[in-house]
Amino acid sequence: MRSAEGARSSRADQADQRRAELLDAARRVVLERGLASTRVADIAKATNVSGGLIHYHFATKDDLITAMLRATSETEVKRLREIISGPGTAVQRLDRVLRYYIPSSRSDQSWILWLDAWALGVREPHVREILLELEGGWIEILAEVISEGVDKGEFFCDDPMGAAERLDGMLDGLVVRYTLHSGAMSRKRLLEHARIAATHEVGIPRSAFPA
Amino acid sequence: MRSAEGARSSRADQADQRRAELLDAARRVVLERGLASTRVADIAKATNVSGGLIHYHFATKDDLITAMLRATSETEVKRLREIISGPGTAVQRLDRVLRYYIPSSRSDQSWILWLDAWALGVREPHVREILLELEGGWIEILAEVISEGVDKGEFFCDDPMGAAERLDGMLDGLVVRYTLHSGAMSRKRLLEHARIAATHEVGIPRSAFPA
DNA sequence: CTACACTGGTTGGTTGACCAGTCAACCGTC
DNA sequence: GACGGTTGACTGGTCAACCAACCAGTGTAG
Repeated sequence: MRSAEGARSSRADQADQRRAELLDAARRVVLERGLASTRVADIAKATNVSGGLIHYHFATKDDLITAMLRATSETEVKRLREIISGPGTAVQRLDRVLRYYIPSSRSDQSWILWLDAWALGVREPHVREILLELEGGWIEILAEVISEGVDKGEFFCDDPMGAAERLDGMLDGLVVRYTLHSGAMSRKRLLEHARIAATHEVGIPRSAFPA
Repeated sequence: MRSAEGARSSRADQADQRRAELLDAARRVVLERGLASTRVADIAKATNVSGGLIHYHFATKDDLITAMLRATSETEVKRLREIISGPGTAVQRLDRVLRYYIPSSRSDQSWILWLDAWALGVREPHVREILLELEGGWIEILAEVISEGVDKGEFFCDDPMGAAERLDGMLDGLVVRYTLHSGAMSRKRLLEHARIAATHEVGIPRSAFPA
């Protein structure tokens, strides 16, 4: 094995760390410059590392971008799971999920990444697969929360999966609008839309949600 | 003016026609290859025309792409207006609008253009403006149809604009999902989602829509 | 504990492909 | 013969990917 397990930094650890560092830098650079105009050199620069090193850890630029998208997607779904695993009624849980969709502020541009990824996914099956998993994760979690509410007698809904698909779709669409034309819709209005649609879907009055 | 008005083809007409032809070719090529990997030369080739001619009619590639998006968007909204101007009840009109959102078949890839445009719009204010107008057009028309239904006593809705925004958002989101992962949702299910959400929004039973 | 070979990570310069936009010359029509 | 439309070769620049060389640790044998 290895001399003194644990906190020691082996070569493999170093490589993993660098890999993670590159993925992180890639995400930052892509968010800032857009996928189309992100160069390998930009990511290298953002990591204070040579261009060649990128190709040492990732065979091609595509590999790097794909790995970055996959890592981001997985983190996203994991965080979402944590969020619904907390305490509270089904309404509270649902509200937390809705809030997690929505960018936390004007400066939160994280959705830009997925706009780029959607366009890329049209041509790249690998990317499309990642997007399918991400979207599937969202929908699954929404459906779980709704089903739970139905079981507890809080919600009324005879097709939680369908309701989840509609809610997920609406949130995607509205967030695109919010991200692209922030002047056309305030964050407050976006959240209100989400809550209204949710009340329609789970058969409860709007007042069941917090103001 | 011009010698012999009407069907005669003057130089100006010829230029306009070529311009339109180039815009059309640009749309076809972008749909096929994606915005990111569309070269000016590709559009030239698709029109059987030299590369230089493109730059005679459009100063830059950006000009060409922007003009193409604007033309496509305007045509889209115009067609939508025609569609709701026809005869029928408010439910029928609303159903026609919902159907117009949805790609007519698996091979109808027209939405790909807007996925590309969303990604581009993040960085390009000109493009963003076009998208805002397009989306605004859709929402406005939905709101009109809903308001009309309310006036006639067919619908019940105290915020037609809000309902229109939610419906538009949901359709955008679901169509993205349908376009990207056609395996994950059939066209039939997509239309059913649209109708269910619509019934929620305008306060009518699902049976008011055709099967 | 030391000398040495080896491996993995890293560098920075290079290469070959690609592409938007320019330009000088050409053609047809009024 | 002037002008609008058109050509296609050319340029300047950009970028992904490759590569030769370098260096810091690690394991091994004396």
